[in-house]
Amino acid sequence: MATTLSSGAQEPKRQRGHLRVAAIMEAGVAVFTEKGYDAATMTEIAARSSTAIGSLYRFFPSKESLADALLSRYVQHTTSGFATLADQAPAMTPHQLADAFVDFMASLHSQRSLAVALVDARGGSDERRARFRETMRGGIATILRNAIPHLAKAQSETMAVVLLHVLKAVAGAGEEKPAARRKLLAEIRKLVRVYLEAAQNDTD
Amino acid sequence: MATTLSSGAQEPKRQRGHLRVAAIMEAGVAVFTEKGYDAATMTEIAARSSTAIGSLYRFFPSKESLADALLSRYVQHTTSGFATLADQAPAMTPHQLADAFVDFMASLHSQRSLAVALVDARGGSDERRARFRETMRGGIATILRNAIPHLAKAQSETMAVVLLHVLKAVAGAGEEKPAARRKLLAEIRKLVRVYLEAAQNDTD
Amino acid sequence: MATTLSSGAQEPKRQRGHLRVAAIMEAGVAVFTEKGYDAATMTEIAARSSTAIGSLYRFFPSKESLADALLSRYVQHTTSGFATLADQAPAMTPHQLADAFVDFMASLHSQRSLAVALVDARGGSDERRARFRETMRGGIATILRNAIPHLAKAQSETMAVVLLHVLKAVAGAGEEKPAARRKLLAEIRKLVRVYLEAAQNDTD
Amino acid sequence: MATTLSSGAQEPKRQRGHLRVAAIMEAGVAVFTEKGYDAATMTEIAARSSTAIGSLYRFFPSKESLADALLSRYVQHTTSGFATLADQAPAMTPHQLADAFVDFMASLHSQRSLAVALVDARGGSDERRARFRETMRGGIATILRNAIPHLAKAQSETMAVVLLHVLKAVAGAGEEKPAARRKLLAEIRKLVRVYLEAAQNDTD
DNA sequence: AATGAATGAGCCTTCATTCAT
DNA sequence: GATGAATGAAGGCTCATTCAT
Repeated sequence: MATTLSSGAQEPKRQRGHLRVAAIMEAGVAVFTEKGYDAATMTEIAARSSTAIGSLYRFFPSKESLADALLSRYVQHTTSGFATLADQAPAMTPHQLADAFVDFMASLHSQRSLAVALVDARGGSDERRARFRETMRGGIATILRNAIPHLAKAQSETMAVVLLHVLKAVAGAGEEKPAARRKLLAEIRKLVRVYLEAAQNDTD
Repeated sequence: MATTLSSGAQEPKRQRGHLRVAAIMEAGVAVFTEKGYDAATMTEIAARSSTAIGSLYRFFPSKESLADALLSRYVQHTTSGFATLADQAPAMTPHQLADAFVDFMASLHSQRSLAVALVDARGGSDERRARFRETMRGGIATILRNAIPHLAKAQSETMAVVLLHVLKAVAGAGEEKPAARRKLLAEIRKLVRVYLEAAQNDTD
Repeated sequence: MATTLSSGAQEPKRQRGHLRVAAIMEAGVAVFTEKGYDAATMTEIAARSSTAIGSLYRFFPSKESLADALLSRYVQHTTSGFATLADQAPAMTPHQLADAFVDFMASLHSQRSLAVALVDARGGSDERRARFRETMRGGIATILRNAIPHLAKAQSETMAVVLLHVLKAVAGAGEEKPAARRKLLAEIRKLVRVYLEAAQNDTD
Repeated sequence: MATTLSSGAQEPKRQRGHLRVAAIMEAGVAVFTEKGYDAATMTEIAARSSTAIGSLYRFFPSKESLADALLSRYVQHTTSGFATLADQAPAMTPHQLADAFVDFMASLHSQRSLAVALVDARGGSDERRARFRETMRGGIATILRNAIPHLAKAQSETMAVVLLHVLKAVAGAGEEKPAARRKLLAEIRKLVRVYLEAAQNDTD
């Protein structure tokens, strides 16, 4: 299993280093999520992970490389989740699939907010943003075709774009108070459900 | 109430002041949209509006105050649009309402990107963000209740949250190529439609 | 007469600004000369010219741009000095020319040390270094051909390279104690003299 | 003086230590020459010699100490070369001596660039620079007195300063293209020759 | 009132050097 | 003794904001 460190970073070679890297990444998640990419400062990330600024830069040679690593980790989580969903999709009704989608996004939890901070906001390179989106869309489109066999490829891709957007709302739900949150999730479930059912009916 | 005498002397100045402010706001829209709140610089906004930096600060005493002004203007646009929709809603079918929603969001066009830059991204004060969202949600909830008479207030508010999120996708569609854009808009229309129809059926 | 500010710098537009620029340049000369390009810090240059660091960067948007401006000024001094020498050269004996060369270099005084710090040392872009040398060599070669009519162009250029190097020693003499300095200058005069006389005899 | 017993156990380690030191010094020469003293980093020198940074600091407790060691080695090379020249000088004509000087400097070749990086550029302590120069000047002065018997001590020292400077041009010639390089070296030979001949005539 | 020069906190990043393993 | 992680001062540079002219 490759490390999450990417481009140019020094891989830690000792136990201590791995712990440090983990602490930095967690602090990075927190700060980027709270402040957004631009407003986050490396100094604060270092402080929150009790790391000297120089040590932070040993493992992540730039602010962007830290963001990259964080995003990569998120992409891996998501990709493998999508792969699982794709396997189960053929046996699912649209209703079940809708729930599965929402449950999965809800499980990503705080990480979604991070992705928003790093991808949707300015500051990240356009290329990375584009690649990230393509990955997400592709994963969803595949799931859709597995669940709704007669769905045309083009149509599945358009739907994926829409669905991906809708599912982002699940992350947003995290900011609401528990009661409102629950209601909101139920409503999103419903939205996805009627959408998927309509799609299935169209293809029949 | 001022006499024509004194107002005559002041008019040119006021006139110029208004032009200045307008120029600054336009430049602000452009720069915030292109770069995002954090990366935008007051110096560039001043330059693009051919305004001395000192003059810019005379009218808008801080970067945040400029962003506030821009956001307020956007809120007013939207609010009045929502008011119109609310008037027409009672006579609309869910299908028509869905189209009306999407058309309206599409008409906001570039302004949406600005709102994203100023609200969704970090950098703006939390307070402002909250107020902004409340306004948007309230407007949509009212429209929904006008169109679907038996809708409970609580339910209309939950739906508004969901719907607002979905409609944001319309702004995102602006980044796609024309062909994909058209398909995407059609798909969003469909999503909103089935959602609204389901809501109406629930209340019957 | 164009300002000495180059690439990207904001030209001062007020009296105050010009004074500031002059103060910065003087401080730049001092610090670069004392420490060399790399070891010189913009902070120190700012402090020595009683300038806020931000103001320094207003006029010289990078460390390199300041070095460029300083070097340009030196090149202009030198170029015009060479032009004068070139005019007088036809009427001079090699002996007189040798003295004129040394006197001229001695008059450049401290500025020579600056050029060494900015050109001969690492840190400056290679391109700038190359252009600078070409200018100096060309000037000397022209003077030589004016003073020694029958000198072939190629030969004058080779001699210019050698002569330029020798004349740099005049700058180095500045570091010696006055007594040693005087002897050294006399010796360099002699060296240049015998070299130029030999060159003239060769062409006869 | 150690017994062969104990020294036998240590030998392999010493051997390895020597190799290490040699590797570090070679890397140091390369990096200092390429980048100059300031821009060279201990980390790169460690990497190029396949040495852990901690080990590098075991042998050379500071960047300056490494530079010192390198410079000392160069001084030794030069000193012994000068000693040889001093032995041969009594039997040489000024013409031959000029060639011998130039040939010797040319033989130092790349090492000269290192010396420039470490001595002429700022960054080295003034003390070291002064000592280095004194050594070089003393060596040349001795050679001159051996070759030109009646030369006064003071005069020989002044000439040594001049000559040392001129001979540095030989190192600079290394940067020219081969053809230009050859011409340049020939020209420097001529310069040194006429200078030495003039000196001899003066003393007669 | 308009202009633009001045200010300085703070950002990202580098690197010589030390120290725990 | 070797290794490489840790440290933190310092550097170049930006930009929101203020103030003198």
